[in-house]
Order: sequence, then C-alpha cells, then structure tokens
Amino acid sequence: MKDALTELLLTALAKLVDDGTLPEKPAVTPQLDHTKDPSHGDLATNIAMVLAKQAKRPPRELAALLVAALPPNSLIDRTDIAGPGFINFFLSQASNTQAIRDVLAAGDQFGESNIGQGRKVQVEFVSANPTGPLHVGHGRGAAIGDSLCRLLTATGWSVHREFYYNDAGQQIQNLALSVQARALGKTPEDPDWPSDGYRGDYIIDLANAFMAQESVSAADREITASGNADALDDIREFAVAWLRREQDADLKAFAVIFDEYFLESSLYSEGAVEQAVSALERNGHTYEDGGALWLRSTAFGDDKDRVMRKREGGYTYFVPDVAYHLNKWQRGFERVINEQGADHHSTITRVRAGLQGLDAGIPSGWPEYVLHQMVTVMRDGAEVKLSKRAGSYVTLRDLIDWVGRDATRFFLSARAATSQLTFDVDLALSQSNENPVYYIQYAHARVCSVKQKALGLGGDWTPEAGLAHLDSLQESEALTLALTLGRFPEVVAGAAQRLEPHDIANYLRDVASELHSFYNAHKVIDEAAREVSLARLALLEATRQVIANGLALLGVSAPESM
RNA sequence: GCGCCUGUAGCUCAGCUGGAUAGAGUACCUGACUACGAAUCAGGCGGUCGCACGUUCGAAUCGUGCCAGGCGCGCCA
Repeated sequence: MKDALTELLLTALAKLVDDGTLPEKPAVTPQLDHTKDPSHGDLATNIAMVLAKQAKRPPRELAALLVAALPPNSLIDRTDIAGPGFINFFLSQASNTQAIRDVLAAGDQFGESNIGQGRKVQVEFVSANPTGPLHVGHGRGAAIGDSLCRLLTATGWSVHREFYYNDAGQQIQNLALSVQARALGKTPEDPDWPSDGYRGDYIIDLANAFMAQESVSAADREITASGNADALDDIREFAVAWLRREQDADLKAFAVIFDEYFLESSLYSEGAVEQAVSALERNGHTYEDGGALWLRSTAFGDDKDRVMRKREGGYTYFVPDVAYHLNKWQRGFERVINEQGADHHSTITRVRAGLQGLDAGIPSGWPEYVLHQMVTVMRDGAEVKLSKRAGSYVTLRDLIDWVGRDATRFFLSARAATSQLTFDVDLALSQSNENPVYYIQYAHARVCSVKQKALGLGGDWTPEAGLAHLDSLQESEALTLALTLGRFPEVVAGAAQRLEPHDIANYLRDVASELHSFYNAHKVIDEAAREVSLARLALLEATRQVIANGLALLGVSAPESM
C-alpha cells in the first residue's frame, strides 16, 4: 500500500521536474507516515515541506502542485493539504480492505519478506557458562535473541543460532571443587569450603548424581559419572554436562533452540588463540611491559591498552573472544549479531580492536551488538533477589514456574532492550485485563470461537467466501483494523532492521485492541445479512492470522481457546 | 573521575534515522452482558516529555552543559 502510493508520488515529482517547478530530481524518496489522527487521513507526507526550499515556493503551494500532478488512480479517495504543508491521503475503501485479501492469501507467511536475500547472519545469544542454572538476565537474552532470530528469518536472512561457553576455565574449576566438596559431605559453612565456591543447592543435587554414577546427556554432550570423588577431572566433566543438561531443559521449556554450541576450550586446543596472538604480534599491535604482553588497543579507540598475556602466562579473557570472532568471520558470517547483557559492554571495544589488529579485512563496526539492561523481579510489591535453588539469583526456571512460558517470554521481550526491566510477577500472573499477554491471546481465541460458530453453519460460511463482499465493510472500526493489518509487513521489516523485537509486542497490542473495539461494536454473524457477515468473518480471520504470526515471532503461543 | 544505558501521566512503559492538539496499559471515576467469549468495550480524570541553552519553518526526538538512577571501568571471567 505504502509502496504503491510512493510510486504515485514519484511520478508526480517527476512531472514537476519536467515542467520546471522543481530544479532537479529530488535526492530523497518521499516519506510516508501513518497518521495518528483520522482527520489527517490514512497516510501523510511531508515532502512538500522538505522540497519547499529548492522549489523556491511556499510548502502549501508546492503541495497543491504536487497533488495536481498525481496520476489518476483507484488507491486514493481524496487528498488534503493541511498545516504547514502536509499532504494527507484518504485511502479508498478498496485500498483499506486489500490487506484482508493479502493476509488470507499468504496465511502464516504474511509479514515475511526477502530483505535479507538469503544472506548469512550468525546470532550469538545466552552464552551462559555451565556453572549454574540460567538466571533472569539469561532469560531476557534468550527471549530477545530468539525473537531476533525469528525476525531475521522472516525477513529473508539465513540465520545461524549459536551458544558459546567456557568449559575449562577458572570458573569451571571452582565449580568442580564445589561439587567435590559437597560429594565429600562439606557445606559452604565449613571453614575449608573452596573460596569462590558455588553455594547453591543445585551443587548438592549435582554431587549426589555424580556419586550415584548417573548418566546425563545434554544437547551437545553426554557422560556417565565415575562416582570417584577424588577424581577432579571426572567431576569437572560430569558437572559441565549436568549443568548443560539443566540449561537445555530450561531453554527447551522456553522454546529456544540453537544450531551450534561453541566451546571456548576448542579455541585453545585447535591453536586458534595462539594464531590470533601471533597475528597481532606480527602486525605490530603488541608490546611487552612488566612481563606481560599488551595489545595496543588505544590505536583502535580504546581508553587504554589491554593486557593479553598475563605475567604468569595465561591469556586474559578477551583474547579467546577475539579468536572466536575471527573464527566466525572465517566461517563466512559477514554479519554477526551478539546479544548479551549490558554489563559486558566494555568488551566490545576490546574485541573489535583485536579484530582490527588482525588485518583480516574485518569491518570496524563488526560484529553488531544488542545489549540488554538488567532485570529486576518484583513480587508482592517487593524485589525478589533469591532463588531457593540457585541461592544468589532468580532463575529463568523460577519465572516459568511462576507465570508460564508465554507470559515470561512476552514480558521479557516486550520492552526495549536498552531499558531496565521490572518484571512484575503478580501482573504476569493475573488472568485479567491487566495482563497484555492474555489480552492479545484472548483476541485470538475469541476469533477462533466465532469462526467455529460460522463454520458450523455449513455452506459457504467461510472467511474465504467473505472476500467477494469486502466492499460491504464500511464501518470505521473495520476499516481501521484492516489498515492496521496491512501494516504488519512494515512492522516486521522495521523490527528486524532495527533489531527491536518489542515493536512486535506493541503492534499486537494495537491489533488486539482494534479487534476488540470492532467486535464490541458490530455483530459478526447475522444470517439475515449474509454479505456483510461474510466480509466481517474474512476480516476476523485475517486478524487472527496476523496475531498468530506476530505471536510466533515472539515465541508465544496463539491458543484457540483459553 | 571516565565510558555505555536510562530519565515521558500516581505506577509500568511506547513514541526517539525531527513533523500536525505527546500515546497505551494500569490505578481512579461513569456507563455497556435476554448479543457470536464482559479475560471485552465506550467515556472521563491525569503530563513544565529531568533542567537549561542551541540548531530548525518545526524538537520528547538532533547538539552542548548540568542534575538524577543503573551498569561497567583488574595482569577476574
């Protein structure tokens, strides 16, 4: 719809260039916006104000010339010149209801596009180390990252979902020592409990499973415990697999899947870390000082230079990260998006600096980052800080257990990632009009119910039959809704382009609201008025489809009854 | 002290690649079920868009400076 109107405007502009009103072909394509106020029409453009200066005419006069130059068409009912020089377009009834045809024709593919043209993009998200259950921050990352993947897929990208973790570092050593201590009957209160040990109750379960020689299989590994409490390597390996399995269970409950799990340890074992370091040395971006090897990251915009190899020999944490990203680049991902908590934002400059220093032809803004701010959980009017199981933090599993998967996903992805998020457990739990998830799902279920009733009448009481009578849709509520449905592809494309899944949640709120308004104002099934009834049925089915498609992008279910 | 994010209605938040009287939910008040799902709808109340300058025909949106909150500033990961 927007595109068709843009074409008309371009034709009109070309005509004005021909007759000398405009000195040259405008460099910008006209901007068309959906209006907030119905008295401003359905779509509006500010192009006359933008071009007023070079046309050397007042905006309103230019607008009038532009309107006069519009080719004849069936899209526009009438136009209006308003305010300082806006051109308002009032769409024809047929344009308004076109979306209904489009939706029913495309079905669950409505909203999709081929903007990505099949190009590869890798999205790394969650990337939790296997030292404990996933916390709410990981949950936010999982919800946002997964929705980003769905949005990118819907817009024609070939998406690779990756989870990166460290299975061999100091934190894992602390984990193994903690499990061993539990296996030997110690508690965190004992004086010889490992310093920096993990204190959560899950360590007890883990130790018991190890001693019972249990077998565990996670998405990317499986192992049987030796049950030998003296064998720290055995414990380490088992603990990692056990926690990976735990995390997989949580991710599965959250409907989040990955194509690949990438181990930090593999970067060492396959020499990728050493190769990256040598390349940086060879390119002259390093120097030694105080027994350590430094990266001259200030040459790439960092505040200060960073230590790469510590005096005692080990590499600092960002070095394998550089090697990892070089690996991503070498795998052919010219586009990479990392979704992570904002508390790690300081690594961005370092990793990019390291990548630049490799002289591997990597663009300076690569990879892209989506950072989410912190989540605080509120319940009964107070902040919840502890989980029984994990001890020091609220887990993703806690949230799912409390409010269910749909509400958890919706709440975690319905806000801009850049905003701190307050997760109100009581609100997410309420089965009432207070809860936006139910509000949207209710709209879907309501349509399903009406559709069932219509289909029960037999004959041609189907949404498809209504397509022949769309011109009988005349009420403002119906036309408003139809126009909103037609915006869905733009909304999806915009959310994917800006990497902002919360746009979808906001849009669905609007759709549900307009559906409910229409529904309350007009009876859908009236056997005495077949044509308009069938047309309304088609409108409802199109609405249902758009809600289902939108919820799918958020990983939220679209129930037929509630 | 430095960097990043945030500051919009009592509360939770949209709007932020500049556009027309600043939106939604919630809370509060008033109405609507002998109707296909009232988990709904209609109406009302409620805002110096943190503050101040600046750019612009036009600023919540862009720039600068303050103020407030969060996160990060390790030879920890």
